[in-house]
Amino acid sequence: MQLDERKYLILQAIIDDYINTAVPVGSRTISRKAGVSCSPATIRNEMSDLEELGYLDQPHTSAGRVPSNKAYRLYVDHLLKATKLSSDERERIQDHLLSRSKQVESVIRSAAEVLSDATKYTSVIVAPKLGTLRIRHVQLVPVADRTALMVIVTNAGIVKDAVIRVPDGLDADDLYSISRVLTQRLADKPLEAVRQTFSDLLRNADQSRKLLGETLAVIERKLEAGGDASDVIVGGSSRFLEYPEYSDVNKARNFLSVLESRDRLRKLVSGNGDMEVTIRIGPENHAPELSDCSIVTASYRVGDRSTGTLGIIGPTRMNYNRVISVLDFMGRALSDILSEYK
Amino acid sequence: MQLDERKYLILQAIIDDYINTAVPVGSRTISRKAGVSCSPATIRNEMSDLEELGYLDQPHTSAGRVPSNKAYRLYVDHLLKATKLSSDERERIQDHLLSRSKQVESVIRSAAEVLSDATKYTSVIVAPKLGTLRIRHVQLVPVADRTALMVIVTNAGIVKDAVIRVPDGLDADDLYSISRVLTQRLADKPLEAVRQTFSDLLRNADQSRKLLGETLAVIERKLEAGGDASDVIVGGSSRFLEYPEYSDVNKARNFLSVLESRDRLRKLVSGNGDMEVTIRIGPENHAPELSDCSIVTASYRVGDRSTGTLGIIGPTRMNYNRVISVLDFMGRALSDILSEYK
DNA sequence: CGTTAGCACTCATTAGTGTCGAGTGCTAAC
DNA sequence: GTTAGCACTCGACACTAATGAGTGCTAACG
Repeated sequence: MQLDERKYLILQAIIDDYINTAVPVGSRTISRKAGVSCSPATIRNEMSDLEELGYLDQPHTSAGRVPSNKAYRLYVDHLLKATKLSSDERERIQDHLLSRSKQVESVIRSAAEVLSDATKYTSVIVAPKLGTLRIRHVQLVPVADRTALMVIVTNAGIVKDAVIRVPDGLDADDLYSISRVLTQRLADKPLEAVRQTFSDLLRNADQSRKLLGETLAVIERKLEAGGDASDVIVGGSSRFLEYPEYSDVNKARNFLSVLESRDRLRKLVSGNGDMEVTIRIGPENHAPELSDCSIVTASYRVGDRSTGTLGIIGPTRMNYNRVISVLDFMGRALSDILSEYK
Repeated sequence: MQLDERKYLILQAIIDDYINTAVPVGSRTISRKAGVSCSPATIRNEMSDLEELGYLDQPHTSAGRVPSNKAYRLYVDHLLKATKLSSDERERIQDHLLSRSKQVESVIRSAAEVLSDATKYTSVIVAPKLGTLRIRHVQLVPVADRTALMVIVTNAGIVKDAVIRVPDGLDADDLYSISRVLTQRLADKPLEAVRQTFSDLLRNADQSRKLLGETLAVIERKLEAGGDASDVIVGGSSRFLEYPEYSDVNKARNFLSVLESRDRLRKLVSGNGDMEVTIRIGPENHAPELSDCSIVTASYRVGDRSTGTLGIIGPTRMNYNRVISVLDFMGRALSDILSEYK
C-alpha cells in the first residue's frame, strides 16, 4: 500500500495536533480540521491504514492515535518545510547575543539561554575544540603583586583568559614588554601547536624564563579544557517540566540525570560537523533514557575550522518546524559572531 | 505551660526525623530513639502538649505530627548548634572555588554550584554592588580592527571586562599608552565616582577623546549592571525535584517560576549586609509561592565595603544545621577569595 | 467503489466503596 | 508521673461500577 495525497494530509494533521496537545488524536478531531473534508468514518479507515503501515500507534483500543517514530521521521524528512523566523525575532535573538561581551564562553552561555527561550525546550551547546584557532595576540594585565591576567586573542576573538602567577618584581611595563615577546613568538600559530613551540621559547631565556614556562603551561591547560566538562552548556534545564510527558516525577528525574552528566550529554549531542540540521527521533539517539525524546542539532563554526554543536532536547512530539528554524538561524548567527574577526 | 527539658528533647527528635524523612512522625518512632526513654504513650502526651503550644501540626487525626513553622523557628534559634565542616570538606570547597580564574563573576558562578552541591538544595547568589571598589588599573587589549578588550582591575581583582569599539588606526602600542593615561586618571577612584571624573577626562582631548568617552560609557554601563538581572545566579535549579514535597508538578512549576524571575529572587534573598546567617521560615519570607519554603542567607564581602548575599532555598524541613554550616563557611571563603588583592 | 451513518464494543478515567494499618486520645492501672 | 490497653480516626490501597471518547465493522448511499 502506498501513501496517497490524502493520507499525507491526514498524517500531517495528526502530527500537528499531537505536537500541540500531547493527547492522542481521534478521528473527529481531524475531520473537523480545514483541509480535510470527509467524515470521521472515512478518517478512521485511513487511520487504520496508516496504523498498519506503521505510522500511527494506538496506546490502547479506543484511544485516539499517536504518531509513531516512523511518522516523525517521515514528517521531518518530507512533510516539513522550515519556515523562516520573522525579522522581528531574528533581531531579538541577535541583540541578545551581541549584548554580551564577545568572549566565546559568554556568547555560548547566552546562546544557550536564547535557544531555550526561543524554542521552549531545553538547549545544549557544545563548545568547539579551539585547537585550530590561530593566536593573534597574547597580553598580560597586572592584577596584583605576582598576579596577572593573561588574555589570549585568536582569530575568533578572545578565547580564553586566566589569572596566572608571575615572578615577583614585574611592573606593568615589564609585563607589557613580555607580552610583546610572547605575541611575537606565538602569533599565527594554532593553539594546538603551542606545545611544539615550547622548547624554542624556553631557549630564549633571561628573567622572563619562569614566566614563559608558566604561561605556556596555562595555555596548555586551556587547550585541554576543550575536553573537559565545562564545555557543555545547558540552557533552560527545567523547561521540560512544562510538558505533560514529564509530569511523572520519575521520568523528570530521569531526564535530569542525563542533563547532569555532561560527558554523556556531549556524546549525545555532538554532531558530524556539517552545518545541516540533524534530527534524531526516539531510539535513534542511542540513550535508553531518552528513547522518548528527540534531539535536534545544528553546528556552528568558530574561526576557520573549529565547529561546535548546538541542540535541543525535547519530547518526540516536539515542534520540529519551529526548532529547526531557530537552530538553523542560531547556528549561522553564532558562526557569524564568533568568526567576526577574520 | 512551659517547655521543660524533655519537651525540647522530643521536639528536637521530631524535627530531626522529619527533616530526614518528610513523613509525619509518630510517637513510636520517637520512643525508639536513643536519648528519650519513655513509652509511646508518654510521648503522645507530650506531643499533645507541644501541639497545643503550637509547635506541632497534625495533617489529620491519626497521622503523625509535623513540626510547625514556630517549631522550626525555635529550632534554629535555640536547639541548633552549627557544626563545623570537616576539614576535608572545607578543602574540597576551597579547591573548587580557586580552580577558576579569579574573576568575580566566574567565582560567583562556581560558588553557586558548590553551594548547591554541598547542601543538595537550590542556591542563589546575589552579586554585590561593585560601586565602592577602587579602580587600580585599566587596560585595553587589541582584539581586532577597531575592537579592544577593556579590563578593569580593582582592589578586589578583575571586576569586569568588556569588548568595546575603538577608533580606527590604533595599534597595540597606542592602546597601551592610552591604557596608561586611563589608569593614571582613574586609579584609586571608586567605580561609582567615575562619572564625576568624566568631564575632567574629556578636557584631556587629542585623538583619544572618542575612546575615552566610549570607555567611560562602558564603565558606567558596567556599574549599572549591578541592578540588572545577570547579577543573580542560581545553582542547582532543579535540585528541588529530589524532594517529595515537590512531587506535585504544580508545586514544582510554582517553585521554578520564582527561580526564573531574577528580580523577585534578588528581593527575596538579599540580606541586611551583616555577616550573620539569617533564616526565614515559611511565611517569614514574603512570597506567597514560597510559603512552605525556607530561605537561609549569609553575606560575603568584596573589597572594603561591597557586600553580596548567598543563600539556599528549600523546603521548610530543610537540614538547617548543614545549610548554616556551609553558608557560614562559604561566605567567609568567598570574602577571602574576592578580597585577596588588598 | 469510495463515502458515510449506525451500532456494538473497548478501555482509560473517575467516582464510589471496603479493608488495612499506622497513629492518636482516653481511661484505668501501676 | 508513667504506662498499657483499647476504641476510634483517617489516609492509602485495592477493587468495582459507571461514564464516555473513540474505534471497527457492516450495511446503505450516491
